[in-house]
Amino acid sequence: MIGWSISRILEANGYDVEKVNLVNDRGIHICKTMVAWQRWGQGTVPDVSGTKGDKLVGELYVKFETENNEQVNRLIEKGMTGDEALKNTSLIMEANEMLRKWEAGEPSTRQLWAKMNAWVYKGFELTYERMGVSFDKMYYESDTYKEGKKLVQEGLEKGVCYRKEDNSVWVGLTNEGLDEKLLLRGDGTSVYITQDLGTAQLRYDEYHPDRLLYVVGNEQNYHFEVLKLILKKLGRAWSDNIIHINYGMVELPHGRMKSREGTVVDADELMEEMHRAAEKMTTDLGKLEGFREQEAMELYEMVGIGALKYFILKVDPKKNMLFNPEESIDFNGNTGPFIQYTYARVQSLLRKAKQKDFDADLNKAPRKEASFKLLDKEKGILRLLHEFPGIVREAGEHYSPALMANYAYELAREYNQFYQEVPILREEDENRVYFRLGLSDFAGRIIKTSMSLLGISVPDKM
RNA sequence: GGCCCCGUAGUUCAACGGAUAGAAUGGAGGUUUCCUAAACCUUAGAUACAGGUUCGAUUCCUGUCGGGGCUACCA
Repeated sequence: MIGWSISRILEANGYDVEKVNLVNDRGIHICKTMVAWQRWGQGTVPDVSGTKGDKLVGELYVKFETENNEQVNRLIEKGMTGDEALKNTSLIMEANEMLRKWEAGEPSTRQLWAKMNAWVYKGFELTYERMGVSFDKMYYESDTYKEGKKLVQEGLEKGVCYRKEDNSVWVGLTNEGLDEKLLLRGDGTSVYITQDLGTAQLRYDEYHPDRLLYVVGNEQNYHFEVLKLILKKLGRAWSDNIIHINYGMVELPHGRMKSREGTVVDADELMEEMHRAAEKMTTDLGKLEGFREQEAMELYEMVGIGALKYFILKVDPKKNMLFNPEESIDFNGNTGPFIQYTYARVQSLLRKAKQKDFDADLNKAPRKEASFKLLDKEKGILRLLHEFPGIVREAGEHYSPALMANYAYELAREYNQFYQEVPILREEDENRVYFRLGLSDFAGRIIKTSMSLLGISVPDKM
């Protein structure tokens, strides 16, 4: 959602943005789920068990980690040190074996891998679609890791990398104040950074972009620092154009989210909950008059997802954020629905104006010579409208949806105050009525545009 | 141990080195025969601590305390 919004904002600033999704579809973590499926999941497939494919595989991952932890503990009891135990459980060895087979292209391993990945992608697709997020291109690291290995080879030839006795390959970064970093395991298989090096090279080759943006959590700050350094050492000047847009950890009231432990808030469940909360709110407030069932469903979705996105985007993403699924997402105050509501109010006002025979096309409204003093509230709105282009620019410079979100909120709040205090259609002076209608229309458009830069839709009625 | 990020009302967040530190939520009180009360108005409530730089510090520097992350032949 953050990446999507940033892409919208950059487009609004005139950039060509290619949205790519880097899918890490290979590696030890994938092998762990495959081992888990073979051991405990035989026969379960997404369609039959009724769970989405990505969720099913996620559960297998958790299963692997819990079982593996038990094995680790047993080994420690038998007198092994923690480090040894981590490497010597039968599960880990099995996963490692699986990874070797995968890299060797062993057919049955590849087959299982392809099958399980297809489940995951199907699940992801549904989730992205509901979030309103799409990509121009997908990079699969199962394709790009080979490019990474080539880069490592190049590094060895250039003397940037070195091989240790156990055949593993490393790059030394101590001169830059960092440690040495493993690039290839002793058995020749690649690790996360290896495939990321390859992906970066492929991205560059394909687009030759001015900037390569990565929207990735801040726990990977070190990873990207290393990535840039290695590319630089390999003589890739464009390494300087890699920008890691990091965002903070999401913490739950009882601790951090961890996919290994299954303590994550599932995006699908969350969206569903938001939808239901929006439905309840709408019903409780008795706002359903004149809605067909289909329209009502669309409204719940728009408001629910809007609340969720706004909640995430309104804060500076660099900070860690606390997320309490029960309480965090409100529909009142500084929220998405508040802004959506303001927009709906404006639209309602414009509909009423039309009914009262004010010209719907405000550009064609009768223009008389008129001069009148503006009220403070009117000036306030004008001032904010005037700031809009600058905010878009600033949000682009800082890659900050939060600036956009806060602006939209401020404008909505200012408008609501105006709406509450100042008569519009009840005003007697027709010139003033037209001015206020025009001001409302303009404010509505800017609110809609601002929200669209966050990837949030606004309803005509709510 | 080393490196990085963070610490602002009870809570969740704002504030390119600049005016009286803004909101929201929660608390207290109020507004609807009238354009949508998912709104509006009033009210109490905060810069972790100690130094330094500056005409001026929530912001920059140093230290202390507190929270988080990274430092894996995990991703």
